[in-house]
Amino acid sequence: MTKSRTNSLDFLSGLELMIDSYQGKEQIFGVNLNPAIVRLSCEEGCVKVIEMARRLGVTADTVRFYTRIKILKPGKNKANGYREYSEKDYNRLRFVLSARQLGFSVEDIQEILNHADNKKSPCPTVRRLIDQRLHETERQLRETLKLRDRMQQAVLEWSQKPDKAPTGHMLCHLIEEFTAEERL
Amino acid sequence: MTKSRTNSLDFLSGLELMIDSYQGKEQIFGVNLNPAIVRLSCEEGCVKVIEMARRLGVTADTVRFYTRIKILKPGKNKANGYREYSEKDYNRLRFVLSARQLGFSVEDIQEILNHADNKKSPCPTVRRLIDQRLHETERQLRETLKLRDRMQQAVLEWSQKPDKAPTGHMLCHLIEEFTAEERL
DNA sequence: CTTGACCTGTGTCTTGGACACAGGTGTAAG
DNA sequence: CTTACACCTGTGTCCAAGACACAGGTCAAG
Ligand SMILES: [Zn+2]
Ligand SMILES: [Zn+2]
Ligand SMILES: [Zn+2]
Ligand SMILES: [Zn+2]
Repeated sequence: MTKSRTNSLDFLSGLELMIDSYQGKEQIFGVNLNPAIVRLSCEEGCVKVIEMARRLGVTADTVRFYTRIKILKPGKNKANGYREYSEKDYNRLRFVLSARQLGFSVEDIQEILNHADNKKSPCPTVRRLIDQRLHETERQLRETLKLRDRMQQAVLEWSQKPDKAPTGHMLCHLIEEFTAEERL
Repeated sequence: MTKSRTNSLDFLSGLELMIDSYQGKEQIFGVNLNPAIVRLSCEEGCVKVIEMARRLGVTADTVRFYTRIKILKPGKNKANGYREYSEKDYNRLRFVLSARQLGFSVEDIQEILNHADNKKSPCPTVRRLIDQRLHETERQLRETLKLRDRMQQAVLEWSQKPDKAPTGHMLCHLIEEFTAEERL
């Protein structure tokens, strides 16, 4: 039984360590991945969208999104039109999620995958892109930090001030007086 | 001359100190804001979109955007259909920009303005909203910080690693090995 | 047979504007 | 006067990375 399981789903072996958000594996194997059942609907060891999503801890919409933009190219069961995700799709999606965690944009990832699909090393592209994205992230970080400080300062100052009704040229004295101070 | 200028445009007096991105004021006054010319096209001291934008250091598109979503409600010159921005619109837009600088969303600002327009003090709303936004900004800051650290760590580790061609189950060893390590 | 869970593709929504486009207006120079 | 050019109008679309909705098809269990 274990043998026939790994027969049709051997691409899953060794992945457990890498997927910490994936729980209840045995149950899922028991319910959805019993080899007999899998064989019934699909012989090549492929899975449907929701199972693919669950294995990588994302939503089905995310899997559909990457399918829609053609990063994933699952087969199609001619009988019912259902998508069939293979080991290759699984590896691709896992890669995509890893890259997203490192701040690559989806477009970056498409570029990287283009290289890999042409058997060329994507590494130089990866190094170039992460350098760009790192600079952007640092700028973003500085901006967010400044914004937070401004907000904290405002909350602090406002704690000493009363509420006021709006006047002809002052819509909210809290906001406008704070901004006026800042400009000094 | 100075007198007649302040006659039709007195709402601008005292604003110079607050607009640091506004340059070449005298020229603009000379060219576009000569009282005689202003009187010719519009008697109430109102200005057109591009001038409004320039005074507050934003683009005309920004002014049009806030007009579109009805935060600004300029009049309309019946002769040519041009928008006419008044002192009130100027104050509103200045307020909006100040609030944006403090991290309020446009929707927040609409809510704040609703209070002010009904002569009610927007201050309680302002205090409540900035508290929310501050929490969000802090979360954002933590996330961005974590992302930056991850990216820096990746760049550091990758500097010791060679480029490699993709294999059957490894699209880019840099990204996938880094992510695998992270999970330990 | 029905129910409910799942699947499909497609379209729309999110933010805060930026940009494009088609057509009207105002003014200065040739 | 004409022409060029800068400005104006409203409207529609675009951005990122999915999330959500909808109409309709599929499948297994009770
Ligand atoms: Zn199949
Ligand atoms: Zn690589
Ligand atoms: Zn007017
Ligand atoms: Zn207030």
